[in-house]
Amino acid sequence: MPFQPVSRLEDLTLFNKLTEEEIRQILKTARQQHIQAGEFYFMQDDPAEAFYVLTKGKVRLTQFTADGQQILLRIIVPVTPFGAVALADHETYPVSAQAVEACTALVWGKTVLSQLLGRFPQMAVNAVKIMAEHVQEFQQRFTEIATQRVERRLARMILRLAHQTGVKTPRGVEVNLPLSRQDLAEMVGTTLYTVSRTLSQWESQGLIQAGRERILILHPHGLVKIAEEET
Amino acid sequence: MPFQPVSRLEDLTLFNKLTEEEIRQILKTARQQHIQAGEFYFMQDDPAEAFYVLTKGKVRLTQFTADGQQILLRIIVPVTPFGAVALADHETYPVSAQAVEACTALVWGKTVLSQLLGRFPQMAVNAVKIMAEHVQEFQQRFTEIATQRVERRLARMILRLAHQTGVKTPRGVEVNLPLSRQDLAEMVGTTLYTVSRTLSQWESQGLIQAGRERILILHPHGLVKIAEEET
DNA sequence: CGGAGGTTTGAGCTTCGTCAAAAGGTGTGG
DNA sequence: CCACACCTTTTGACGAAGCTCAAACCTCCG
Repeated sequence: MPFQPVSRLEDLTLFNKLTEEEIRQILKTARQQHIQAGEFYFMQDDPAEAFYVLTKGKVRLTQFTADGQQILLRIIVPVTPFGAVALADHETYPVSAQAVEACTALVWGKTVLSQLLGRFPQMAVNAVKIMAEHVQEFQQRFTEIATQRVERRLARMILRLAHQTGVKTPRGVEVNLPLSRQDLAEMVGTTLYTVSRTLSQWESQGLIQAGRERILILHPHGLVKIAEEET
Repeated sequence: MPFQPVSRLEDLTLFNKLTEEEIRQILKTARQQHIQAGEFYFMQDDPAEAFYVLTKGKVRLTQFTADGQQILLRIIVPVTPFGAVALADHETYPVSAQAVEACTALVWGKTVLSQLLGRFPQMAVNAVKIMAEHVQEFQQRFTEIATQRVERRLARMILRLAHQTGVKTPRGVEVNLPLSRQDLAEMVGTTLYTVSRTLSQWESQGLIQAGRERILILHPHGLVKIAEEET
């Protein structure tokens, strides 16, 4: 699955086929940037000046439409790169990156990046791979949203989030993110009302237990069935 | 706008900042591949073995869902690269590429590609840029489909197609593609019935003239208004 | 305790998908 | 050149999914 966060910096796709020593050199050129909950690493349509790797906290990537609607494209958790678009020249960020809690990220500015790419061409190849995964993910999500019902899309999203940030508890897997119904709605392209109704229904079926900004998956297999069942 | 086809090979993003001489060398390493209408350059989930640049004909990029539904992601016209995912290692094609008419494409196989990337690191940087544009396009289309009505999505798509392949005629701009209602439906994520109804409505308003696998835009401004109007 | 923000639920309605049937075009073989 | 088959398109009727709006409820926190 694309965008699986990794636990060690060295495992990032970006560092594929580089030696420990090379990676150390690259990491040395980064600076650290801390921001508070609610602040932005960058805003949509800003010129893409830097590439980030989140090492602590949680970041929301959102996109606004011309008519003011918003959708939540992704939640970034450590250790995951974001703002990879800065690896290409003269682009602007297609999304905004907002911290949902206090965050720390490694940052490489544009000029440093182009030096690094010159010195370690393998990094550019790795970047292509990262971007290729992004393309695949969004093509697939596009196809999903174009062809599938809300219930299934929601089930898939919750499973995806559980996979990404799920924490095992005695009673089931808890999605470890402060996600409101509104957030979930923006992720699957629906309204908070439909999300609420769907979760209530699942709760009455014993599949999950939903609370305020909290979801506990009691019966993952049931969700998988909804996510994949024919019809 | 991303994915604008270019008229000369040298203008491809892939060849940015390379000299004429370098480009000539790169082109020399390509082979040509002709295929007939209906045949495939590659199928979804095949290992990504080659990168293509279409020089003649038209190619459909489609994606199938697990439950057999299909969506049409893009129509490729000359001169446009496709299968860029092969520039990254060990990927599979996320889409199928089928010729809608007799086609010619330049082809670079995987091994040749990795040699080229080693010799011309700038190519990898350019590839990142291409992929970044793809990501942006699909993020945006994802947002569109998640937040907007069919009518607006259809208007946008037709304008996009007109921009890409439109031909001026005395009476208006003709979309120069053999696109059935079904094809259009698959591109915007709806059904052929809804497309037909919408086009009929536009025709009665004098915005377009629709025929069998043919659309003539009489009043582009009207479509733009539908594509962008608030509400 | 009170307020703010998150959540649930209901009622009504719009949009769009589904199914069916008929009409219009296009190409082929006699 | 006509007849026929086949495909695309149109249109209607119906129903379901999901959106909108409103109101009440819950939960957290100062």
